Amino acid sequence: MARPLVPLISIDALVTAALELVDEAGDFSLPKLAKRIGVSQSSIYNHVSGREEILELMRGRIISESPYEIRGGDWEAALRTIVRSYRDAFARHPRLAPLLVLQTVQDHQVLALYENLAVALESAGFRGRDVLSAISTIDSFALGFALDLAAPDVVWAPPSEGFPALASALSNAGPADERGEAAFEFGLEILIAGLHSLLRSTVL
Amino acid sequence: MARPLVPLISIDALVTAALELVDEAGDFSLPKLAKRIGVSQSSIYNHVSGREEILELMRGRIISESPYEIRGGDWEAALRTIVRSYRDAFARHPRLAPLLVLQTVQDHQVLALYENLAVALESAGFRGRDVLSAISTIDSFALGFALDLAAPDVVWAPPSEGFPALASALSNAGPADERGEAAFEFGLEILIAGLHSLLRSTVL
DNA sequence: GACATTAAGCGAAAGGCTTTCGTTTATCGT
DNA sequence: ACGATAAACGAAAGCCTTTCGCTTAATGTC
Repeated sequence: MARPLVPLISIDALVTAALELVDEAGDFSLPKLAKRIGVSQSSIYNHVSGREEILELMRGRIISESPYEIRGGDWEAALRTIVRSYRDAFARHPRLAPLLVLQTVQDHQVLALYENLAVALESAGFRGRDVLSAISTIDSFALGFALDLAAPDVVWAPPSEGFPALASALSNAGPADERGEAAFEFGLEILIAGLHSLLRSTVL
Repeated sequence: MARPLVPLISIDALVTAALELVDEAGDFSLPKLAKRIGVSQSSIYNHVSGREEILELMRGRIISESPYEIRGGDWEAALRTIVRSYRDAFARHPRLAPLLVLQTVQDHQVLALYENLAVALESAGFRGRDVLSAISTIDSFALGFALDLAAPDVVWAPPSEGFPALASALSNAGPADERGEAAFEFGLEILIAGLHSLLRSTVL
């Protein structure tokens, strides 16, 4: 086929289809992506540089789909808002998270998110390299919880004997999504409380 | 070739070679693994079920290489010990972490680690579903920092303009490994302080 | 001791994947 | 008018994982 009158492929449609594949199957490949939008594999390379760029585009897409607004409020509220927004983005597409950990962040929206984090932490009173340490810590939390969303319902499946404390903890858990939600809120509280505590001990 | 007098392949050597490949190249494949131990690809399937099992074996190996001991001490010390040990395991093989996030944990050693975590948290005073929430939080934290070790030296590369707070934070950072170490210790303090704080507020 | 079964190597090949290349033809700019 | 660019295609190269059938040494059974 020659060049069509209107392009058959748009980057938007490409990303949408790729995201659908990831949501359904936990992964995507160019042959499957091409089949879904009714196009040949090789045509895709006329629009993006390759698989990696598609992944990065998906990162940008889901972050954009989860907008947040920081108005006024104190640093604590800002921090909660940012972390929740980040987590919500991955909650909508849980299986995307594992595919993104191998790649460097380049997306502008995500950088802006970290900028907002840095501002909030400075206004909280953190200085010097503590700002970056705090960002790294928050990042680890957020990424870890995003990955948790992609985990199977039963994350740890201990044999029936030999792990009593773990088994007991698991027996107290409700359904998987509820457990994940409770754990995230719990973790966020710990994070905030820990930051407060560190601020107190360094300021004094 | 027929069956040799002594097996050419041992699982130990297999895992060692695979780990070397991951350390060197950030990934491994069966052809490369076979070449390294001087054997054909297909022979490997006489010893393991496939790629996934090799990954799981590597997980077990690095955890075993980073033994820890919990004697006496309070829950706080136990928690520090466990998390440090986990992180040290991945610090020795940073590039393995991203390869493991897609897989469920089955390794016995790792399950034992979580069991110890559950015991420590119960002795701290956490009850019911809070135990699992705390485990998830600690898990997110540890996994996030393990992944951080595999990240490129410059994790965030903001353009020279538009992200002043982030740029300033980055300018205060020393060399990459030092930054990672500082951030981990910082995060561990936050985690511990946050847990203390939550204990206080629920017990009162 | 003879003999069937298992273990552990091999090569070949199937079927996936990403990416590159050459070809075709419509559109756009000069 | 016409050359350059854009956007499709098919074919193929070169990875990858896994399966299959073939060979032969070791092991266990009658």
